This record gives sequence, structure tokens and C-alpha cells, in this order.
Amino acid sequence: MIKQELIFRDYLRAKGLKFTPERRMVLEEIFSFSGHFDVEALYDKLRHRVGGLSLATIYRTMPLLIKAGLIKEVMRCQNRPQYERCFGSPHHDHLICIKCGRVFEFREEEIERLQDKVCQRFGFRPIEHRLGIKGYCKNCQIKERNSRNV
Amino acid sequence: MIKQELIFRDYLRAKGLKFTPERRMVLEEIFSFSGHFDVEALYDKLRHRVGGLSLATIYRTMPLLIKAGLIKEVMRCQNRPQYERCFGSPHHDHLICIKCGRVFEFREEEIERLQDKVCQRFGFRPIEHRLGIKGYCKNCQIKERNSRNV
DNA sequence: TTGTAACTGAGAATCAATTGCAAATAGTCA
DNA sequence: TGACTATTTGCAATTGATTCTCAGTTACAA
Ligand SMILES: [Zn+2]
Ligand SMILES: [Zn+2]
Ligand SMILES: [Zn+2]
Ligand SMILES: [Zn+2]
Repeated sequence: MIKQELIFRDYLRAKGLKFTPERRMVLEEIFSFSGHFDVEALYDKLRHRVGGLSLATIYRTMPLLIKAGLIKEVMRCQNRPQYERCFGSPHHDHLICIKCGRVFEFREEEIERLQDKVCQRFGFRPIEHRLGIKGYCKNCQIKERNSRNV
Repeated sequence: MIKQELIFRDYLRAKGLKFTPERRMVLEEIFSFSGHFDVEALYDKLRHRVGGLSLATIYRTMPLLIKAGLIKEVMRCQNRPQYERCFGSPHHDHLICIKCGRVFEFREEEIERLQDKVCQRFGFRPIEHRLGIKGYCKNCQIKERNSRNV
């Protein structure tokens, strides 16, 4: 069995919950690609499948996947939370282009390390963190520069 | 005149907008204390004043204050955006306790510097960033430890 | 002072997200 | 295998935050 499915089943069993076809569909869809997504996008992809499922079910499945450690909320665009799978993909942070919406991922060891140092200073036990840098991507800067020259 | 008021007036004038008593009340309230706040809290404080003002007006004023560079959204708690003034207070990031909700502010120069380095690597022009670390504060860790011993 | 575009409060509308309910069903235990 | 039951589902109604509409008010430039 696929590993994420095993994890999900184990999580559900441990909580006395059921592994339903609907929950499997959501899980499969999420792990069929890598990248960011939101509830709306998930619904669009799943509603038209044979025996498509309801929006409410997706909303009810998200927290389960999060608690199972399979996905996490990583940012918020247009006032909607964006998720990504975290099982099998290493932690990273994000650059978000204000103009075109593109998202770039990075991981800077030193930043990670320094955060721990800060936490120690406060006696704070960190569970998770989120670093998002908003600005203009390379492309959008070039476009802007060109349009100025016109 | 108080400096933030001057800035706000200048911003409004430049955009052909008006400096009204309502907008002044919101501005005054925000600058009467330092710390984080949300729309709800602001409304609670302002509604009962003589000539209290409406929630809609507060909602309409927030983006103006943001664009004027006087406040900014810093995080989101219970699905509500939290703001803080940014005029006259230096940039910082946040530690947020998952249990008691307390928020601690820190500034780590080296993290700031490294972010610029990352941006350079991507040819990305940063405008703003947000770093939030969630976990358990010193107090809540102690409480938990004690309750375990019972 | 006057004219007018911007502003206000109140309530309606919107949007994402949650919830109540009755019918369906996964998973357990004979 | 078959019955049992707590969980889940879809649907529609609801919530809660935010935005919009509109008619009356007002700041402020000329
Ligand atoms: Zn871009
Ligand atoms: Zn990512
Ligand atoms: Zn705490
Ligand atoms: Zn702060």
C-alpha cells in the first residue's frame, strides 16, 4: 500500500474514525501532484469524478490530513489558505510574487538554525514556523522595467 | 500636529480623499497604545465613544492606514487578521504560543540579512516578509510539566 | 459660501467555512 | 457471513467576517 495511505489509515484507526472512499479520493488527489493547492482547487478536481464528492466533505477531511501529519497550511493567498503535502517533502519557506502570484521555495539552513537560537533565548519550544517573503519576482521586475521604457 | 496624523492627512490628500472625524478616531485609538489588535477590538473600543462609529467605517479605514504605511497585518489568530502599527516601531517577527495565545516579539539581524541573501539568489525584490514561530511559551511548558506530575 | 465628490451608518449581500439532519456505510464482533 | 452501531456523507441551512448599496451628510477646494 502507498505509504501516505498507510499513515492516514493508521491515524484514523487510532482515533476510531473510518477510512472512506471519499477520504481516499482526497488523499489520492493531493498526492497525485506536488505543489500548493487550496480547498477550491481540490473541489474542482474531485467534483466531476465518478461519484464526485461534496465540498463539505473536503472541508471535513483537511483537518484530519493535517493532524495525520500529511499536509500543512503554508500560506494564504487572496484570503484563502494554501496547503501543501508535508509527508515526504522537506521543510522549506516561500517567496511570493505580489504581481504574478508565482511562488518560489527555498531552504536556508542558517535561518532555520537561528530560529532555534531565538527560541532558546525565550525558553520557547517551537512546533512549526512559517516564513513568507512577498515582493516582485525576477520576471515581473523585468516586465516592469520594459514597460517603463515604452 | 502628531506625526502619524500628518502622515495620514498627507496620504489622504495625495489620493483626493478626506480626513474625517471617524478616520481620526480610528487613528487615535490605534496610536493610543502599542501592541497587536484586530478590527473587533478596535470596534469595541470605539463604538461607545461619543459619536461612536460603525464597523463598516473601521473596515474601510484599515486599508487606508496600511497604504499610508502606518499599520500592517502581522498575523492571523482565530481566523482574524491581527494588526500592529508600523510607523515609529521597528520591524520584528513573532513567537506565538499555541496554548495561551501570548505573543513575543524578536528581531534577529542575522535572519533579516540572510533573507536578503536568499532573495538575491532568486533575483527577487522583497517588499515585506512575515516570520511566525508557533509553539509553547516558557510558562505553558512549566504548567504542562507540573500537571503531568500530578 | 457654494458645489461636489467623498464619506457615513444601517442593513443587505457575499464569501468561505461550519453545522444539523436523515440516509448510507465502514468496520467490528458474533 | 450478517447484523449492529457509531461514524460519515450530501444537502441545505447557518455562521461569522467582510464588503457592498444606498440615501443622507460632510470635508474641503475654489
Ligand atoms: Zn512575478
Ligand atoms: Zn512550498
Ligand atoms: Zn503560553
Ligand atoms: Zn509585533
